[in-house]
Amino acid sequence: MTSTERGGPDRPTVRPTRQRRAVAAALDAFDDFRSAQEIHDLISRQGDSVGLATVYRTLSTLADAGEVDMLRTEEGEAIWRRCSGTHHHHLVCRACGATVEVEGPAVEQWADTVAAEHGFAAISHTLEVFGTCRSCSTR
Amino acid sequence: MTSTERGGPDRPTVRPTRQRRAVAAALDAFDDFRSAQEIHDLISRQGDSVGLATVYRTLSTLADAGEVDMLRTEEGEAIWRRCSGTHHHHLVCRACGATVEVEGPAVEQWADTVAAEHGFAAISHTLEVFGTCRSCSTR
DNA sequence: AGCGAGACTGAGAACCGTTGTCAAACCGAC
DNA sequence: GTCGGTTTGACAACGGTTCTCAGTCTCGCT
Ligand SMILES: [Zn+2]
Ligand SMILES: [Zn+2]
Ligand SMILES: [Zn+2]
Ligand SMILES: [Zn+2]
Repeated sequence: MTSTERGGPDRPTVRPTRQRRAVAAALDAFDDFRSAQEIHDLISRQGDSVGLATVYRTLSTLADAGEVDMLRTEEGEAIWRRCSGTHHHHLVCRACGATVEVEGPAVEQWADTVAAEHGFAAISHTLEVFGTCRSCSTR
Repeated sequence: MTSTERGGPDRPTVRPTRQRRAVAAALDAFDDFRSAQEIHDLISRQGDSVGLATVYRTLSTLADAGEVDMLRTEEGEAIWRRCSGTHHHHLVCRACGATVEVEGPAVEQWADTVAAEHGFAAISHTLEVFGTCRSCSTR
């Protein structure tokens, strides 16, 4: 037995490295969804140096842990954002990217109901709302 | 004036070619969402020969015309399906891909309301529900 | 402090879905 | 049949993402 963990399954340890801190800080600096490339650029501009592959690896890990949300642009590019841990959806400005987390109990129920009506089980869903935010509309 | 169309703006003509018919037929043969590659493969298997680039071009045209829906897999790959012309969403089986078109007036309204509350205009939204269909659940 | 096992990283290649290029083929109107 | 514009296909190019793997770093242990 080489692991120092007792009991439970052999989950690999996750170490707090300079690179992971840099990615976390970049995520905190942004308020909206950003591509891995943009996050990588911000880190570089601040003098730090983190490989792009490491940015991807870190984002994936964080997404798996539920600490960031990942979604896809219309063009298929992955974009990430630090989000709250509870289930929510997004209201995103097409022009400036401003993002608001929103909840929709009615939608959650609708999804469950319509799925059950058709005999579907183990339901999950994706829902994003796009629009033009106030300041972008009046500009 | 070289166009035979009278009046209106000079929209380019769209010709019914063998290739476009083949893509349309392949779409009809499928009941669920498929990638361009899969559609191309089906056409090939049936003896027809249509370039992959042409499949992409045709699918894009059909999508612009609202005759097919395009959405993205979790991995970012584009998949297409011939769908009804009215606004709807999808209930998709994770295991077999079986797809049901569903409507959700309550959801449409929720999206408009929550967007208005936050001052967003020109709203659009994406919503897909994933699950395991009856026959896949009992298998 | 020194060590060892294993986690982590970076540079670049590889991957893969998608789009661009452009000469040849095609279609339809005349 | 002729002519201009449309469409096509083979292939290159592109862009985001993942893989590779040798070198580096962490951390528990002594
Ligand atoms: Zn979120
Ligand atoms: Zn939800
Ligand atoms: Zn549809
Ligand atoms: Zn809708």
